[in-house]
This record gives sequence, structure tokens and C-alpha cells, in this order.
Amino acid sequence: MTEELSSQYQPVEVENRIYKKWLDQTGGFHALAGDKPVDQRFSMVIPPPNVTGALHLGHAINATIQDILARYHRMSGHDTLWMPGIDHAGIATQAVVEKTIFEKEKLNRHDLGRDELVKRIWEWKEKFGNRILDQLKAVGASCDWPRTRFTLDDTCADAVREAFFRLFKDGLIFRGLRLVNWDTHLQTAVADDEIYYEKVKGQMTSIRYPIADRRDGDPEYLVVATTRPETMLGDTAVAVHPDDPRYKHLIGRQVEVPLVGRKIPIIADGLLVDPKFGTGVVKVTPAHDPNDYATGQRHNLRQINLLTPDGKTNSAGKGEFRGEKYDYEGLKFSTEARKRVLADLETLGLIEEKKPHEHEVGHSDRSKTAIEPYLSEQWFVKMGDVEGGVTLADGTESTGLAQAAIDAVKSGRVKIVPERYAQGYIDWLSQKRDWCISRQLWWGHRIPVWTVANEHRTTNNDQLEATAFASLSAELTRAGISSDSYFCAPTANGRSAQIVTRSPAVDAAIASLTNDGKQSSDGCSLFVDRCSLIQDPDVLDTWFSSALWPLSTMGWPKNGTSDKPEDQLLPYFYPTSVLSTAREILTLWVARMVMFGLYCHGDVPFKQVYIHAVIQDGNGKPMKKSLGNGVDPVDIVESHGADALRYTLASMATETQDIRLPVVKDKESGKNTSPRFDAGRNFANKIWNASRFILSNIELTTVPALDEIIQISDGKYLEDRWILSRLNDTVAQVGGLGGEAACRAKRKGLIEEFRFADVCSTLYSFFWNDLCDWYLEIAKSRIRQKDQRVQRILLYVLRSSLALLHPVMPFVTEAIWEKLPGSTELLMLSAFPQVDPRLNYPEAEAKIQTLQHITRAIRDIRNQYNVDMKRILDTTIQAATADAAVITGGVDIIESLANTKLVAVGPDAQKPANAATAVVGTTRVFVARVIDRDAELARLEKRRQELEKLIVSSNAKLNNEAFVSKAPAAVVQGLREQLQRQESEMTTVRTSLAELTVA
RNA sequence: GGGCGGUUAGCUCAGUUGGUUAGAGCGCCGUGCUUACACCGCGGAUGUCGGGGGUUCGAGUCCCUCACCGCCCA
Repeated sequence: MTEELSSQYQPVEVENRIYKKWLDQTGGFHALAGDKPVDQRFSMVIPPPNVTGALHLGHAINATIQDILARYHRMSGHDTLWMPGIDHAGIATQAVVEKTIFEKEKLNRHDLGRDELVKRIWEWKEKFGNRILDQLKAVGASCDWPRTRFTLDDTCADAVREAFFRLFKDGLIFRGLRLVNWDTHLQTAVADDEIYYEKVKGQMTSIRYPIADRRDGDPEYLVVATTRPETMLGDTAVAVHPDDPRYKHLIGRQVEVPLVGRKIPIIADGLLVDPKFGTGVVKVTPAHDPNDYATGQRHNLRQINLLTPDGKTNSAGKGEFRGEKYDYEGLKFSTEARKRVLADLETLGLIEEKKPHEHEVGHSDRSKTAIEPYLSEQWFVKMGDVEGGVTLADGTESTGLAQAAIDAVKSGRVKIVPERYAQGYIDWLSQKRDWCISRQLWWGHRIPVWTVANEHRTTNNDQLEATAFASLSAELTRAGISSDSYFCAPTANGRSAQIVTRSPAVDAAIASLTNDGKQSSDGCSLFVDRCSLIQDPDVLDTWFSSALWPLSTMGWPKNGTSDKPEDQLLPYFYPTSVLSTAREILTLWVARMVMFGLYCHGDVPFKQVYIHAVIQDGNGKPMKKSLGNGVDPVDIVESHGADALRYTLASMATETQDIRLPVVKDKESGKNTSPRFDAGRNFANKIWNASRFILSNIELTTVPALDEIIQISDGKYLEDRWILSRLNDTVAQVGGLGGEAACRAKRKGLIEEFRFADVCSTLYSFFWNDLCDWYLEIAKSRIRQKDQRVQRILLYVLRSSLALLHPVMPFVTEAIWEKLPGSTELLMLSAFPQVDPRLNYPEAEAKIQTLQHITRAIRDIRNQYNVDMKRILDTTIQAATADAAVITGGVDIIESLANTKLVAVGPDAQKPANAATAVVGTTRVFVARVIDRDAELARLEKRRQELEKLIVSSNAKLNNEAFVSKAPAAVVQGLREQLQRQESEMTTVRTSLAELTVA
């Protein structure tokens, strides 16, 4: 046995083998719908990592947390599903692939074309898409791998189609003009969270706008200051503060915009204008600034868009002023056009002042180029309340989608842990801002809406359209797929007819019918070239498919269509039990999942949301590639082992929102690491060695059953009852009391309370301190004597410990489990230990504690006097009768652990000459023949002073009339008893001091 | 500007409804190659609980205020 196990745990030698064994014997941690009651089912979906990504510490801590939960519930006998998968991450992925293609082939996406680019991204996905999943496996994640989903696969696409179709039919998806953050390089709208701000040195220019129709006393100009003079071409108002005496009389009049010659109103707006800032006059360009946009909404102003999608000035950028024509069309908007505008203004003498100005400019995270606010047509999901309400899939009514998600949390149907995060979720949803779901990308779920191609629309072809649509409808009906399409008639305000399709079959039918005027099977020509249909070119925001993740991964909307177990996931495992994630996506993702879960399927997607802390470096800075302060979890798996990584991360998982991990560069490898991971490695090593020691001394062929253990623990060995009692307490803390007892006590275990750091420290102190430092040391003499009972206790405790530790440290525990006598089944499939009231031995716990105190006192003296460990000292103990009995009962323990000989114990035991004294409460411990009078005096005097302070403080409280009368009786009584103990010990210390002085 | 979190030993963090002498790991000091483990054992030292004020018989814990750090939302 000993020969097989090295004296140091070598994780790299066992982890791959163990992981493969798990996969082989569980079918890849495969879960099936079963027949257990709801409280014995446990399910989670993994927050799908980005395909472009590599594992970072955020993934690692979250995977560790989820795996602890999954393994714990699996061992508790619950049907356990942990659904894995990855996210297509629209813009991030497309940007990465476009960049690599450009670097290698100098081709951009327009050179390649849509189909070719999408094909290339799929190839790239096949090549790199599974890398992060392999990394999760290296960490030990026990996901149901055969079910691995991808947000762009067919199953997920079905869900996206169905959800879009329903929302559209219910009027919850609409198209509208909105100001979006436009990335002119990638030519797409980007979300607010995909923008970062950078300080840019610019110029503040003050421009004179001539006042139209001047009256007496009017100034010639109004002067406005701007950092973006080119946007003046799109100005549709200038605003002043309603109470500003300088301009009050001008409100309602007009100014002329230089260069374009447009006359625009002077409006009053208290929200936009700060009269103390600049000249107190603000130009308003609703199509090119978010604040101006809002102002435009308030005052019903025209919106003039000046941009082309690639960031140039469009045909609106021209005009006539003072008889001259000005034209900026085709110029790069914020660079070339700006220069020309400034030069032209200069020539006209309309520039009042120019001064340097530093301001924040939004940049796209993906292309690193400046963002342009851009007015464009986008698709939206209506979040706010709607007339008539929204019917959720279970038939209940809500005033709107956002409200439904708010109510789910407020009512406690979804519980957010830690609770404080619920407020942010509710606040964000309460704004009920419509959700822009269209992205001008090619990588993603294409918006399933067909319209008449814009360039073919004229006012007089409505009749043609109507006929064509009727024919198409008939064609779809004949093909039996008309229920998968939804027709929307053209509207009076010029919107084209729209067809929303639910299935690729309908798309294919439309495409084939509209191509080049081809004819349908019955020979009827459906569309002429003036009325061809095109599918909306945009794709859906990635979060749209992510929002359906708990549903789509379980097969919605097709679940229940067969009796096959894989089609029964949704009724069995939905809603999931827990979602573990980071707080940054609480709104973007979590809120939207709740919304869609309720709307599409009539139930929340999860009962609990656990928000884990974010790991920062040792200086409190977030870990970022650009800062070079990140630690790669895969490096830690290689250097320290997966268990060490997991243990360390789990022990940092407290309720705070940030945790710091001091980062250092490893001298040999040059890679970032942290000394904090040593704790995990050391603990794994300790488990390994204690197990090795126990197993090498065992002659048993099976692990004893609980009944046998209870029988033999009733004998003379106090320590056996003690370690069993400690074990039982540890089980209770980590796993809870179980069954009815837990209900009565209203206490779950630390794992289910998400107190992962406490789980770690509880396991650590039991295994290392109780088991290794005390029990194994006490048991050694019996082990040497081949005592059969101690072998049984040891093996039983070891097996329970491995099972307790397994959810946190699965590899090392499974590797040892293999070596247990009679071991056949996997530890990961074995039962998690249960509390048994018969294993509570409070009297043993109290007695061992006394013996530990005495032992420590003797060891302390040995250390202080530098006594050679080999020298056996004589000890005399003066103790009250009751204590003396305990000590006498534990003579062997004290003698072996303190390497001493107890020569006399009792109330009348006398202090030998030349003995050192230690005081433990009222007990005095004399260690013979090591006396150093000065050292003794110093030690006792120090204790005397400590006690004196305590006694003074206790007395002060007890002499305080207010305390005695107002504090609870138990507290007062407790303090009285404490004072008594302190005074007794003081007497003992004084006696010892007196003896020294006399001697 | 609004909201949230943090500030406890040299470092990283616990401290559950206010109540008996504020804890752990790492690090540090001393010591030991005692046949599981030096990734170890044994022992030790280290805290005005960010500053100030208040409530209370009693505050690390509750309230107010200031400072600094971080996050989220505008």
C-alpha cells in the first residue's frame, strides 16, 4: 500500500485518469428525467461562456461553486442536472474572426459576403469553440456533457423563433427609430455595456448663430459652444433656460443655422440647459446626441440624420447660407467634415472663440473606435406596461413584461442571494426601457421578418402587394406551413407589409417564391421585380437567445412531444433550482431570463440566484488582460492541482462583492500565480498523507457499518467517541441536519446556504485539527498495537471525511476512495454523510477539551524551557476531584502527546521542588526539574495582570446597578460565573507566585 | 449626481438577532529531520475593529457624520 502512494500528492498524475473514469461510468454525468418528488430534483444551467473565451478566474470560481452544489445534491440522492453550453456572443465573435481574416488575407466582411463570413465563423467555432469546455473539465466540472448546447444550434434556434413569433403576434416586438450607439467601423449598433469612455483632448468652439427677423434691441447673434461643430448641420433648435433673463424675450423666435441656412426655433428647456455653463445657449441636434434626442422628444423637434452607416456625411449635410452653397456630403463626419465646417465658419467670421477642452468620448469595446450616436431603425421588445396587459404562458396577466419580472422577485418566487442585489434588479427593471434587440451583424439569429424591399416600394403598389401576399398566403397554406407565418398588413403611414416566420421551412418557401419572379407550383407568378421580399438583414442581440437559455437547453418549445426521457426534461427539471452568476449580468441576463421564462412558459427559470464575488488583484484592481494582472486557472491546475484551485476559490466565496487575490509572478515559469493557492495544495497534501497513513495501517477488508461503529465506540476509549462526535457535528454544519430535524431547526447546511468559505473552514478544521493533530496522534499507540477497534473507527471516519470533502475537492478524495478496502462504486455516486443523533457525545467533547488544555500547558512549558523532545518529564497535577477524574481517565493521552509521566493527580497533589507551574483554570500543572525562577515569575506575573484586568472589568459591570437590572438574567448569571472562574484562577496564580517567592 | 459594498493582526478574510477574554489561513519569531505529511509537527507574538459623534446597562455589530477604496446606474 505505502509503496503505491507517494509521500506527496501529485495531482497531475491522477486528475485526468479520475475525470475519465467519472465520464465513463456516468455517461458524461448524464441526467435523465426520473420519478422523484420535486424536493429531490436539482438542476442548474451554466451561464454559457463566450465561444471566443478562455477560462478565467471568474469562470473558475463560478464553476467551482456550481460543481460543489451539483456534486453535493447528486450525493444526496437527488436527480441532478447541470446543463452546459456556450454562447455565440454575436459581436465579440464576429469581431475576432473578422480581425483574424483581415490580418491574414487583407479581406473585410464586405469582400467575403454574408454567407462566406458566417461559414468562416462556424469553422472557427468548430475549431476553438470547445476549448473553454475542456478547461472547465480540467477544473472538475460535472456537467451533463452529452447535452452541451450552443446558443446558435438548431434547438436554440427553435426557441428563439417561437419566442419572437409569440412576442410579435402579441404586439410586444416593434420596429422604431431610435438613437443608438453606432460603431462606424463594424457598422453596427452596440449596447451601452459594450462601450468604454476615454478622455480626449478636443476643442470647445463658440459659434455665432444669426438671429432671424431681428427686432430693436436684439443682439445680432446667439453664441453656442460645442465640441462637435459638424453636428450643427443637423441642428433643429437652440435652447435656453426658461428663467434666464438674458434670453427670456427671445424664446419662440428663430435663429438661422450657418452654412445650411435653416431657420430653427429658440426653445426653453430647463433640463438640457445649465444657465451657468458656457453662454447659456445650447444647440440641439436630436439625431446625434442622446440629451438632444430627449430634448427633441420633449419639444417635438425634427430629427435630421447626417450620417451614413460607415461614418460619412450623408446628403443632408448641405445647404445655402448668405447666397453661398455649402456641401459636406461624402466627407468623414467627425474628422473631415468638422475641419471644413470650422474653416467655412472662420471665413464667414462666425467663430467667436476657440479653446482647448478635455472631454469623455465613448469608444466601442470591439473596434476601439469612437462611437457615433446614430438615428436608425431598430427592433425593440416592449418592456413597459401595455394596454390590456400581457398574458403569460400560464394564463396569468401582467401589466407588462418588466413588471412580471419585478413581481417574480418581489413575491419571492425568485430569491436573490445575497438579498441586497435584488434592489438593483428591481430598480433597473422599473425603468421599463424598451430593449433594442437588433444588431447589424451577420453572426447570430437572423431576424425572422420579411418585408418588401425598400427600393421597390412606391405609393401605388399597395394593391400589387396585397395580391402578392394573398397568393403567398395561399401557397403556405397549401404547403401546410401557414401556421408558422404571421402576416401584418401595410400601414397608412407607409410601413410595408411584414411576414414573421416561425420556421426555416417558411423562409425557404418565401425565398424560392421571390427569387427572380420564379413561379409557384401551380404556375401563379407571385411577385414581380417591383415587389420582391427580403428578410431583415439584422440579427438578434445575443442576450435574446441567452434569455431563453433555461428553456431552450431543455428543448422548449418541443418538449413533451414524445415519451422519450430526453423530451421530458422541461416538466421534470424546470424551473431550475439555482442560477450562479456574476452581478454584472444581473440585469442584462438574469432579468431577461425571468421575463421570458414567465412569458414563454409560465414559470420562473430558477428559484434562487446566487451572485458570487468578483476576484480582483491584490491592489483591488479588476483582473484585466490589458493590466497583465490576471491569473490563468489552467496554470494553477497545472502547478497546484484542480482541488487546490477549487478549495482556494471556494474559501474566498464570502458574501462580500469583491475579493482580493494577491498576484505574484512565478520565478521559474514567468506566469502569474498567487501564494493563496498554496493553502489548497497543502490541504490536498494533508488529506493524501493522512489517508495514506490510515490505509497503510488497516487490515480490514470492508468499511464497518454505522451500527458496528456505535457498538464499539461505547467502550473505554474516550477519543473514539470524541472524533465521532466531531465528525457528526461537521456533517450537521456542512450538510445540515437532514430530513425532519432540519425542518424543525429551520436550518439548512452551509452548502445550501451558499456559505462556501464556511464550508471550507469547517472541513479544514475538522480534518486537519481534530482528525490529524489530535485523533491520529492519540490513536498512534493503539495503531501500533494493531488494535482492531481503532482500525474500524479510523476507516469509518476516513470514509465519511472523503465523502464530506468530495464536493469541494473531488479528485484527491476519489483517488483515495479507490484504495479503501472493498471499494467498488465511485465516490461521486456514493451517499453524502448523514447526521445520526447516536453519534453525539457531548461528555466526550468536554473531557477531551480538558485534556487538550492540560496537554497544551505541558507542551508550552517544554517549549519555553527548551526541553529536548526525547526527555520524558515528570508531571504532577493539582486539580479538583472532578477534573482529576477526567485527567486520570486520560492519562495515556496526556502522557503520549506531551511526552511526560504523570506521577500524581488529585486535590492534594503537592508541587515538587524545582517544578515549573502552569495554571489552567483552577488546575495547577507542575512540570518537574525544569525550573528557571525568573522565567516562572515572569510567566505567572503576566497571567496575573491579564486576570486582574478581566476581574476589574467584570466587577465594574456587576457593580453597575443599571446592568444588573436591565440585562437579561442569563447574561448576568453568565458574567457572575465567569467572574468566579477568573477569581479562582487568580487565587491559583497567586498561590504559585507566593511559592516562588518563598522558595 | 443617485444607489450599493468595503475599511477588523504585516497580507487575505471571518465575526449570523448588540451580551462572557474579537477568530482563521498565510506570513513572522522560537524550536524539532518523533517510522503519514518539512506542501510537516510543537509552541509563541501581533488588533484604539478607518476618524468623529450618538443610542444603549452594554457597540466590531444599530443610527448620524466625515475620509478613503471599489462597483453599479445616470
